Formats: sequence, structure tokens, C-alpha cells
Amino acid sequence: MSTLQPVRGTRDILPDEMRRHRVVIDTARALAEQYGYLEMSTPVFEFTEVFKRSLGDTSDVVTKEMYTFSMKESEELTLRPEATAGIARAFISGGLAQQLPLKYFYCGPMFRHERPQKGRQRQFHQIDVELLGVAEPLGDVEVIAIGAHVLDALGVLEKTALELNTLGDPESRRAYRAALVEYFQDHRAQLSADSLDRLDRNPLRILDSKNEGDRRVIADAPLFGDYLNQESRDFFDTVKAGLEVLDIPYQLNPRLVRGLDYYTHTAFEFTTRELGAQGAVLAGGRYDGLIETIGGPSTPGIGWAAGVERLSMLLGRAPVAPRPVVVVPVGGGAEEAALTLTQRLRQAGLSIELGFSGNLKKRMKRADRLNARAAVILGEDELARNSATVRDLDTGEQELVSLDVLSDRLARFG
RNA sequence: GUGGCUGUAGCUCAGUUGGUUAGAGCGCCUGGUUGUGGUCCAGGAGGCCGUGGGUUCAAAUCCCAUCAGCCACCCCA
Repeated sequence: MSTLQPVRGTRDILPDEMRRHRVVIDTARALAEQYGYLEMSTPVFEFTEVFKRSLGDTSDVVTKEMYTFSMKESEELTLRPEATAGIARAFISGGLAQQLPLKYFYCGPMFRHERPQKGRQRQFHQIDVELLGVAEPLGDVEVIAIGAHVLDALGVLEKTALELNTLGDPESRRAYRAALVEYFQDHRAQLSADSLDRLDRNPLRILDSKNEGDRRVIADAPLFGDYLNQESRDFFDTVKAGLEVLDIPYQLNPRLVRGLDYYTHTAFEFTTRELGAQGAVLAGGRYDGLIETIGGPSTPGIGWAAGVERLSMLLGRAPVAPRPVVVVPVGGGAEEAALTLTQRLRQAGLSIELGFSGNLKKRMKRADRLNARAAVILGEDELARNSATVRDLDTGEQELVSLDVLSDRLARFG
């Protein structure tokens, strides 16, 4: 192939694939709006500090996956690896704490320097829903409900399963974390190198390990359920009850964890088995501590992100390109008339193609390749009668139509 | 970041133990029609065999490196 390859982990999105992306994004945006979540946008890059503080200095994303660059000695910038940090930052910079609760929808490209795989690229796209300023478990239920609704509207809900867990409030977490660290310290010898590393940085993550030795140790590890205080237990019960009321099935997964301290209570993931190792398709949770952590007023929050590429891979049939009507001039004398006719029909709201060159045969062939619905043939004969020949390209039937009523006549091909 | 598999026309692939001008299907172009597409028929264009080195009289075929994709780990959307 050419040496002009796209950068590793990036790709061009041509119209066929773009159409799939748009189905995902447009569906999610419309549904989110229906729930009152309004679209907003933040810059693709931020001061590196924004991500370090919000994702945590020890997270994998921050320690080895960020695209960081500096412009001046004082300006360390990073291409965003996810959306929530920027939204939280915008919340603080904009003084938006005055207007709670806030409901946002977001979509755009994200950047992570990971080893590419199917369903995992270095530039990828996410849709994102955030609810700020709601501490009640009903907020969790609504946010998860939007996720389920989006997946259902895309026709992929039955290809996924909702996994649910709670991380409790900070008090419960601290107690559990301490118990976990103590337990794993006693079993250091049986843990994998990866997990030993996690023991310092991110002990909850060990629960998620797929390593066999780790799994044996994990089997007897303390359970989060035993360390949840009453408030946390009640909170989780209310979330579960809400999901049951809405008929959203879920499976409890005590191994579903988030490593960082500002995550609280609900954690959830819609996963699929159709994308190999990249199973998480739409995932999120509650982050009551986040905004305070990066320097704002203590504000509860919950949200999710979903991978546009992953969702579009799950989509069954690709949406077809819109079918235009093609205007075909015959002979040089008809070109001008065709040009004005084309523009007039477009202004009437029709999708019209006018080829730039070629004889009748070539133009008809091109119409066919465009999957055109009809051809409007304009030659000397037609012009003499102030008419055009309209050919239905599906049935092959054609008739002479006066130019005066042409746009009405073509409306049925719209 | 670690380990493994793969890389031949626009696409999907074939290419025998290294041996003359590298093949197929689909797609594309031209013609069979002077004002009519899809089907059919005939013809045609298009490959530095991912890239760079090496072994050999001889490399798409063997070796090394490199780039990219894929799979698992990891991470997550």
C-alpha cells in the first residue's frame, strides 16, 4: 500500500460508515432531548491538569494513554481522553452551580494512546449523558433508563446485558478498601505482578482481574456488601427498585468497580459478547466527589458514555443512502434549462443530482449507480412542449410532465 | 506496554517443494444504441505481492527489521 497511511489507531470515516455513526448519534441526541438533556460542547483539548485531577494521577489513562503536548513552558495541554472531565471543568468555569440540576448531552471524538484493536482506536467517538446536582437515586434510575432507551431505539438492547454494582458512599468505600488491602497484603505471594501493582494504586481493580491465580485469591476476598452502611444500602435498593419498576433487567456484578475515590454508589455497564474483548458498550456511574476534587463546589453527578464505533458495529443493517432524483439534459442546448430546473427543484425541497458531463446513456448509468428513484429527462422535444420526461427507475415507466407541475409530480419520489 | 496471527489489483481471495510476461470473482472503463440505466455479450485498464534490508544463479514464496490490521492480555466506550 501507499506510505500515506492514516496514523495508527485512526481512520477515515467515509459516507457508508458515517451514516451508521449518525444513526447512533442522532438517535441518542433526540432521545436525550426528550428526557431534557440538552446538547453542549467543550474544547477537544484542556490543560493537562484537568484530566490529571479528574481521572486521578494513578489511572492507566493518565499514566500512559494521554496525548499530551506543550505550546509554551507554562501550557501543558492534553487531547481529551473522555468527556466528563471537560464538562465538570466547564461547570466550574461557567459558575453553573447556580442552575442545578443540569442535564447535558454530549458527543465528539476522544483520544487515547492504546494499542489498537477492533472496537478500540486511538481516536474514537463517544456519546455522553451527564446529570449534575441530583443526589437522589432517582437520578441514577433516569440516567440508566436513557441508556437502555437509546440501545433499544437502536435495536441492540437484546445484544447487551446490564451489569450493576454499588461502590457505596465514601465511608463505606474507605472501610471496604481497607479490608481489601489487608486481605490482599496477606496473600501477596499468590497475586500476579499486575495485581501487586494495583494493590498500591487501585486495589478495587484487583477484583476485576482475569488472571487465574488472582481469581483464586479473589474468591475468598471480603465482600463489599458486608461493608456498606445503611444509607448506602438504602440508596442501592432504591436504584434497583426503580429499574424494576421500569422493567429494565440487570445482573448484579460485585466485580464491577471503578478505581477512583470520587466514584460513589452506582456503577453500571451495558456489555455485549459480540465485540470480542471490547465488551463495554455503554457504561457509567455516580461521581459525587468529582467536581469537588477538581476544585469546584461539592456537587453530585451521574452519567454515562457510549462508544459510537462500538454501537455502530452492533447495528444490524446499515442505513441506505438517500435516493435522489436525477436531472438529465439531452444535447448541449438543454444544459442551461437543466441547470435552472435543477436549482428550482432543490429549492422546492427535493434531492436532485445533475451530472456534470456525459451523454444520455452515461448519465442514466450514473443515475442507476446513485440508486436514484427517478430521472427527469430534458431534451429538445420536451423543451418544445415546456415539459420533461419523468422516468421511474424502479418500474421503468415514464411519462411526459409539464414543467409547471413537475415538482408536485416528483414529490412522491421524495 | 506484553505475547501471537496476518499483509498479493478498488474489494474478497488463489498462487503448488523459491524457477520464464502474478491469477480469479466482484467492481471499474469501452463497445454492442442515433435520446434511455439495471440483465446479457465482447473487449480493456488496473499490482515495485505493505515497506526496507539480507540469503540465492533465481524471492510474492526463505531470513531479519519496520509499518499497519487482527486476536489475547491490559485498559476501557
